[in-house]
Amino acid sequence: MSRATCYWLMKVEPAAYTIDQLERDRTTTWEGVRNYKARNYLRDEIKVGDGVLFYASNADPSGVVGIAQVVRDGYPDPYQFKRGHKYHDPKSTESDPRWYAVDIRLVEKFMRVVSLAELKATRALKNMMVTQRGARLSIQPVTKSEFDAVRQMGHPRATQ
DNA sequence: GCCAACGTTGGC
DNA sequence: GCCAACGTTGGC
Repeated sequence: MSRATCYWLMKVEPAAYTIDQLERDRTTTWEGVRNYKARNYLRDEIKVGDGVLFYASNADPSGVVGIAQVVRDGYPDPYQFKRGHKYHDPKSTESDPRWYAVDIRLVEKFMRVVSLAELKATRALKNMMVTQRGARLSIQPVTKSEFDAVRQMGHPRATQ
């Protein structure tokens, strides 16, 4: 039996990847995460079926732009072994990989950006990690109620 | 193991 | 572009 669905927020800068690209790709590998806390989530906690808030950081405005779903559990990030690649890590070995990735699939692109300012102004989201000062972690756990609230904010017409 | 220096993130 | 926050590195 699998555990209950968990929810996550994953950040990416538009210069690196966008939800429009995910729309075209349908599925993508969430690779290049080089932070140990985020790595632990990828390796140990993020599972197939989990919900993902796709967050565009360093954007105008920054915010959640859609929903994705995990379609492959954590596995060693292939780029850590690619010499010359910007994600190459010479200290990582195939037998003891340091970095992990998951695969995600687009579920829906929001009709509008749910901006960080809006998230911060929403009382129900006052404890959400991304609204806290200095929350730089690129993968963050999200509660179901936070996930549902943000999803509704992205689809104002659909919930009328 | 401490901690200063340095690098990165990311909002503004 | 600035800079606060935070993570990592490396000398000791």
